[in-house]
Amino acid sequence: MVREKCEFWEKKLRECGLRLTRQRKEILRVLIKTNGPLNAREIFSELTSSEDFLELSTVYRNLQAFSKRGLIREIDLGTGEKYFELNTGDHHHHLICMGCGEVLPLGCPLRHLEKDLSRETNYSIIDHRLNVYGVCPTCQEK
Amino acid sequence: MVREKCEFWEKKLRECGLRLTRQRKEILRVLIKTNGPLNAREIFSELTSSEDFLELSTVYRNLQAFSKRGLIREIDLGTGEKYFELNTGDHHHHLICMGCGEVLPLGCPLRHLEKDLSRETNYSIIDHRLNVYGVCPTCQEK
DNA sequence: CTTCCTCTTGCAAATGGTTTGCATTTACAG
DNA sequence: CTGTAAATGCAAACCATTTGCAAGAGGAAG
Repeated sequence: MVREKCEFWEKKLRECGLRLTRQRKEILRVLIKTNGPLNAREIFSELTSSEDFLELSTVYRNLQAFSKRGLIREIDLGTGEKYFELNTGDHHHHLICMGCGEVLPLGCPLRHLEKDLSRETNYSIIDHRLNVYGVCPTCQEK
Repeated sequence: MVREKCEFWEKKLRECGLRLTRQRKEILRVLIKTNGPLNAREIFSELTSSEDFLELSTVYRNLQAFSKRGLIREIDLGTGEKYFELNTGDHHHHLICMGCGEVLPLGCPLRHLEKDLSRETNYSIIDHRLNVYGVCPTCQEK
C-alpha cells in the first residue's frame, strides 16, 4: 500500500516536469508515511542514516519545488517554521496540542464564509487559514 | 484624542510593572496611531528620524515584553514576520489583500466552534487563529 | 532634590530557519 | 550510449529575531 502510494506520487512528480532522483523519492516516502505536517528538519532527520544521506538544503529546495507545483501544501502551525503535507486535495485545517504538538486534521467549518464575506467586502476571496490550539486529553492529565 | 489614548496605554504599561521610557512611549504611539497589525521593522522605520532614534533590538525586546503582559497581541499574517496590534480585547481575525497587503479586521465567524470541537475531540480548546486571503477591489482593477 | 537599585537601552555578536552561488554529478530524452 | 539541462553537495549568505554585557536612566525611598 505504501509502495502504491509512492508510485502514485512519483508519477505525479514526473508529470510536473520534475526528475525523479533518489533524494526526491526519499522525501516523498517520508511525507507519505507520516500523516500530518512535517518541516524540513524533521524530514532531514528521518533521512540521516548513512545509506540515504542527503543535504538539508536539498530538502528545502525540493519542498519549495514541490510546493510551487502543488504536490504539497505549505502549512503554518504558528511555530515559526514552515510545515508541509501532501496535497491530497481535501480542504482541511489543523487542531494543534499546545502540550505535545500533536496535530489533528480538522474539517472546515467555514464553507459558507467566503461567499458571504465576498459580498460584504467586495474582496475576491482566494483562501483562508485556520488553526485551532488546545490541549489534548493526554496532556490535560499532566 | 490621540493624547488621551496614549495616556491610557501608558497607564496600562505602568500597571504591568513596566517603566515608562521614551522608547516605549514612542512604540506605543506608533501602535496607537496605526490601526492594524505592525511588525518590528515597520515600527522601527516610523521612528528613525534623528530626534526619536532607538535601536531595532529595543523594538523587538519591547514588543516581546508588551506581548507577554497582554498589552499587545501577536498576529501571524502568514508572511513570516511577527505582527502585533494593541490588545483592545475584542476578538477578531484579519482579511488580507494579496495584492497590496491591506489588512481588514474581521468579526469571528467561529463563536460556536470551540464548544462543539471540545466535545468531539476531548481537547480543551484554548484559542484559534483565522486568516482570510483575497484581493481587494482596488487591486482587482489592475 | 538627590541617591540608589533595578530595569532598560545601545551595541555588537550570535542564533535559527531558510536561501543561494557554483562546481560537480545525475536523470533521462534522443 | 551520449549530451544537456536539471539536481545535488557544500559552503557561504541572508533575514528576522534573540542575547550578553556594559553603560544609562526610571522612579521609589529618603
